[in-house]
Amino acid sequence: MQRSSSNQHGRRDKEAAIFDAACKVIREKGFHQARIDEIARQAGISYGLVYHYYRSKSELFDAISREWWNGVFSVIDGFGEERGEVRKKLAAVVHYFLDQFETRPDMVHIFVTEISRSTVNLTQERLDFFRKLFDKMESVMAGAQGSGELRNDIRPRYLTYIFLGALEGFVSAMVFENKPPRSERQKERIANGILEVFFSGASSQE
Amino acid sequence: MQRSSSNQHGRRDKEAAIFDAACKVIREKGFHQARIDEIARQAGISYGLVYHYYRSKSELFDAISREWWNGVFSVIDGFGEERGEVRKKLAAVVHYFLDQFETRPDMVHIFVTEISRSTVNLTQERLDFFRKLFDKMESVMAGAQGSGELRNDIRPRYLTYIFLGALEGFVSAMVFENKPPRSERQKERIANGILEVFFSGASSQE
Amino acid sequence: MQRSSSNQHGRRDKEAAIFDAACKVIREKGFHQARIDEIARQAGISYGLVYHYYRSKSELFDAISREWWNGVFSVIDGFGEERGEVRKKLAAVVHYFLDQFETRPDMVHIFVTEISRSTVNLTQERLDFFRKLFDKMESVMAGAQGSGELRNDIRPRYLTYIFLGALEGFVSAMVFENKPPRSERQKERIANGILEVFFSGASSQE
Amino acid sequence: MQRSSSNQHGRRDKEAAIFDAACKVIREKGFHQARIDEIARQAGISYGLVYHYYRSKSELFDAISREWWNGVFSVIDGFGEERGEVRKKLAAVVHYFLDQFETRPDMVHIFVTEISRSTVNLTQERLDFFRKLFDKMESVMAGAQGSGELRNDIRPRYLTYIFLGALEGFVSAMVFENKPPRSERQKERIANGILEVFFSGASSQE
DNA sequence: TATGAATGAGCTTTCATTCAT
DNA sequence: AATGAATGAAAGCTCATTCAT
Repeated sequence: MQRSSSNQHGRRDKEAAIFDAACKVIREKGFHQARIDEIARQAGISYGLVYHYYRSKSELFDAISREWWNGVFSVIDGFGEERGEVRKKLAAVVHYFLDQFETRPDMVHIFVTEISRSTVNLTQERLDFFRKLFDKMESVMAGAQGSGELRNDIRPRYLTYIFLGALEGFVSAMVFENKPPRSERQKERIANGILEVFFSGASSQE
Repeated sequence: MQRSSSNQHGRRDKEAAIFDAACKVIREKGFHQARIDEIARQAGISYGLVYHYYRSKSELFDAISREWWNGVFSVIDGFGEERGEVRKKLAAVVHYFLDQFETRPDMVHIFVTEISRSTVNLTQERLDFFRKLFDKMESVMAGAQGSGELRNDIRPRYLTYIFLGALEGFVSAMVFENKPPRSERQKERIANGILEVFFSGASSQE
Repeated sequence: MQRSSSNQHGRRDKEAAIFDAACKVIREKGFHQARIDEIARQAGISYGLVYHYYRSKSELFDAISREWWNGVFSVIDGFGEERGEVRKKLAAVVHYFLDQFETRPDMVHIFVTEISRSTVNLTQERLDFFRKLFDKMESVMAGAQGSGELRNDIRPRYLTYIFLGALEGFVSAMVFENKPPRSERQKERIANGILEVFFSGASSQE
Repeated sequence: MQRSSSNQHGRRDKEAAIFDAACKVIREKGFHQARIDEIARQAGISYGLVYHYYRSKSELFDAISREWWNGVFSVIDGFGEERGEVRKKLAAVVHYFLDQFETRPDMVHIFVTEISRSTVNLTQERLDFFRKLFDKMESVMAGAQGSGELRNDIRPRYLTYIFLGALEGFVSAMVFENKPPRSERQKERIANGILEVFFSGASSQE
């Protein structure tokens, strides 16, 4: 009896277990130090089974990377063609990152340490994700310049670098100092800091 | 008089050759994919000699890392205890990074891809460098708040994250897109972009 | 019934093959000159598989060493607490060594050249084996002194050194001169020589 | 002036320094773990100079080995053709070994751990030394059998193995337990133990 | 699907020896 | 005689990947 269970726990169950285990191990050890056998052990499955679900270690990493970027893009794509309200849009991006600390802390960590930088893992696909992000954000910035929300004397590409860099700097610091945001209030304070400086500047305003 | 140093073949010659070769290879391949024998070949010396000058591959990386940070700290420490002029100080930091693109492009690349992030290479010494940078910058920010140059409603630590993040975002983008600043004018424009947004904000100011 | 063990290819098959191959190669080349790849080739398996069964070359040696000592101790421990008959006991020890020449010539060789001496391979575990042997034999000697079988004017520890030394001297000579005992009669003659001298002395007795 | 000093400190001084340093280092680390550069440092001379005095590490070991054996043989050869007094002769051999603990403890150690056994260092020359020792001792034993001092029912070769084995067993134990003989009385007791058992046996004599 | 034994290329590091000075 | 920089072969170990079952 209980044949059903073998149906319920289909391909996806194991695959997800491997995925999660990989996130955990890669977060702890880094991609290069992450061992397939540790991922398998962590996932509670056998060594070789990893290769039934993922062609290689590299592809497993790609899957994680793709998952992360999908999340990011779903936020940005949600803006659609709508004009205006750039602060609201950027706030959404900031909050997306901050929220990930709670829902998927491993992935934030991996993003900072393994995806965001590091020649090591640099394939064309991975570079393309960045380019896409930058392009999308540049559109947002350019649109906001067109609508008069943002100043025109700085290239939209530059604004993109500055905004994303500031955000990433913040996130990285939280990762490296192991201080994820611990409350909604703190997230609000952080988001406000980033957005205030980006929009109004850090100079004291008399 | 003064025999040319290239004739004297002092200890430093070979050591420097190894150092430079390591920068080149690590930049191209990343630390993990960088092979000692490629570094040796690049330096024009034998395999074993690398180990005559550096105890291990890891220590060779440490030497590069240390060299980089010394440059950064010499800029910041140059500020001394002097009060005021925070914009001038931050401009100096920005220009230091931009100037490195010309003088030591390999090291900028390595900083972005291998030093700045990546758990892989994370030792205590390397973490300490970051902490030191952040602490020093936080002092600068706090000082500027005290003197009324910067707004008080955002923590100096946050300002640090945002400023350094924005700068690093810029530098990283230039590295990944392989677009180093090509002229003084361009550097000026970039520096101005970062500083303008940081101090005055990106909002259009009517 | 009972499928032949050679068909089942259990874990033990390969492990034993490696063990035997290691004995052969270490005997021929010595521990330091023994190469893992030669052991693997000799065992008919791949290089990496050695490390599947043994954590390191050193641990492989430990396994051999342990196997040897277990044999020795099983003989001595077989004496139990029984009193008397010291000559029978020492004869058992002598015969154990002589018998090993037939059943496991490689191990005798290794014992003489690699285990018995040589600081090189000296770990705590290995020293402990010696200490244990000496302590056990000292008990036997002391017991025989108590029961009046052995003279009391020489310390039991000294008797131990002399007896084991004489035995080992014999075994070593046979190893180095490559003259293992070739018949039961010869073994008897050798054992008798050792025991006779140890118990009655080499002086001519008129 | 003082040219003379360069003559006084001739070839022999440095060579002896290297020799002694090698003894010390090989004793501590074993032949394989002994590093040329450590020997040089210990001798207070430069790395490459070792190779002016000794063709190779192996030859340096040979020199030590030769030195040791010369001492041993000078004792045995001192017996000349004289007949009789076998106990006095064997006593001389025993005392030679015991005395070396004081005069050249390093060499005793090396003899036990590196010369006496260990396939590692086994060259034809080294094997020949052993053969020579055994042959000489066999002559002594045979002579003593001829003169009626020793029993005839045990082959002289066997007596040799037993006697030298017992002696070496003793010496080895002192080396491994790091308990060299500390007084003349103790040496006497040890020598007496070996000789008494060898000549009269360990049986209690009623 | 699932297992884990089996493979072997590839890497860092060591160190005896050589050699220019 | 003396130095120590320079050489490079060699070896142990790792680990992603494959494969027989």
